[in-house]
Amino acid sequence: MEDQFIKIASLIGDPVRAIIMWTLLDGKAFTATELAIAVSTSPQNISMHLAKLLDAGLLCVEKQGRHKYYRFSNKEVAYAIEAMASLIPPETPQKKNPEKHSPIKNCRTCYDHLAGKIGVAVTESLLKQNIILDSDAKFELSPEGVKWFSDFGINLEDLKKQRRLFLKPCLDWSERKNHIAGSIGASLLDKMIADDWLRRTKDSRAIQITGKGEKELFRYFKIVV
Amino acid sequence: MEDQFIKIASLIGDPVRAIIMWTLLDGKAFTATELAIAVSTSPQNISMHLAKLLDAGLLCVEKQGRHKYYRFSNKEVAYAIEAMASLIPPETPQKKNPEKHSPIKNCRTCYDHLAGKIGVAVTESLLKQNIILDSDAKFELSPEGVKWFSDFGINLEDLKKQRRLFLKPCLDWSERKNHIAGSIGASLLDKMIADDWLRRTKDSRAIQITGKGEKELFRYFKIVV
DNA sequence: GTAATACTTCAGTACAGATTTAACTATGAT
DNA sequence: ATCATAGTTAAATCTGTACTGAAGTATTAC
Repeated sequence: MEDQFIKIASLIGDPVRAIIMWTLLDGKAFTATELAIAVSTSPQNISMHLAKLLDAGLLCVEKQGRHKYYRFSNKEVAYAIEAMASLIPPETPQKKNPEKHSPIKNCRTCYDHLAGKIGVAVTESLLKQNIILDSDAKFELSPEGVKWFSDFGINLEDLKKQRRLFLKPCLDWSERKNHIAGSIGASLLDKMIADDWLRRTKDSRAIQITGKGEKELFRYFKIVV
Repeated sequence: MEDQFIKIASLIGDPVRAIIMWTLLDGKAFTATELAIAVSTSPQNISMHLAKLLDAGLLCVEKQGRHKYYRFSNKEVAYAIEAMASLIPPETPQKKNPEKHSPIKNCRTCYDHLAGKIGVAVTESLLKQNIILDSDAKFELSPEGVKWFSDFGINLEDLKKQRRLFLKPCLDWSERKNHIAGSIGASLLDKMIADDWLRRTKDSRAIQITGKGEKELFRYFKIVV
């Protein structure tokens, strides 16, 4: 079993493959070429690395014409990468450009639920409005919360049918605060994109907030972007 | 930030260091020499590797005379390693000796709470006896449960004072089933060791079940060892 | 049809970083 | 005081594996 673990660890341990995993963290699928650019290496090289990750079952691939789209093969992979990222020392000894933080930090998707600054802020607001309750480090939905989500246009009954966790906290490593994950977190993100509050950018590492989103985020959550 | 992630990933990605982390998974502290033996490499080499892990903050060390005891510096490290271990493909295409499974598989400590076959079985029994309740993929303690734990000799009030999570499920990768983690899980393990149901073995990768433990595990949980 | 794009395969090379050899310090045992 | 054990440090060597270059297939565009 040890050797199996070594195999996984050294797979992720290579610099090129580490960046591949890091890049795939937002849950979107990338083509081989896109990944080659993200990692700044040659197509041959990325091909070799992707083959290894594929072989180990960490990634899966979907062929579309002459393109191949790579993504994590399951949630566990994303969680493992997040867990490793959480080990990055919290120091942050004041970068040169303290305010030139990339949009990623503002609003990234943590696999498929809402994360980053916005995710944390939304969660805090939901807590403050007693829509969700924080009981002993786990989240619960309040009776008012049920009504709120229905008003917001999210059907909780549909969500409950999904096998995945309904409502769970998730420690976001870039903010070091809890935000909601699970199907509710994912559906919030979906709804915000559907209503054009947020847009995925082309290269998809980050999420942009639209003008409408800016207003609505303040209206619903008192978040100032 | 990427470079920080690469650093962590390639630290864990080296075969020797991967086994070190794997070995430390049971939460016990090991000396440098013990680790050198576990990894089967030279003292000089293990010293170099431990220095790197220490420098990155993944491990911490406690000096006792001429010995140095190494352990994970925090829970996050253990969780990250567990998360990586969960990526080991589940295949298990029928080993040669199907029943010669090592004691580790029977009963290992998952950082410091009870895991492995016994941990899962205990959890199932607690659920069946309605001592803990499984509500929407999170565990809750029932009123009867409060009494049960007090009868069992575990003071829940003391546990609640600890900052760490009181009761939470934890997917054990070797069994692929939920078992209880958090302070209750840890205290169950402590109690069982204190009452000599279980004993840590010398090299501590596994836990042995005593004769007494065998009887009591059946009496309390209907577990046949 | 031809050209261009997306990706793969294979053999040869290079190099970072692990390991070894050797000499060192510090604590504990007799 | 002497020896053994636990661990460290430094320079020399060795090696696995990533990378390069060259040549291939498959799909789309024109």
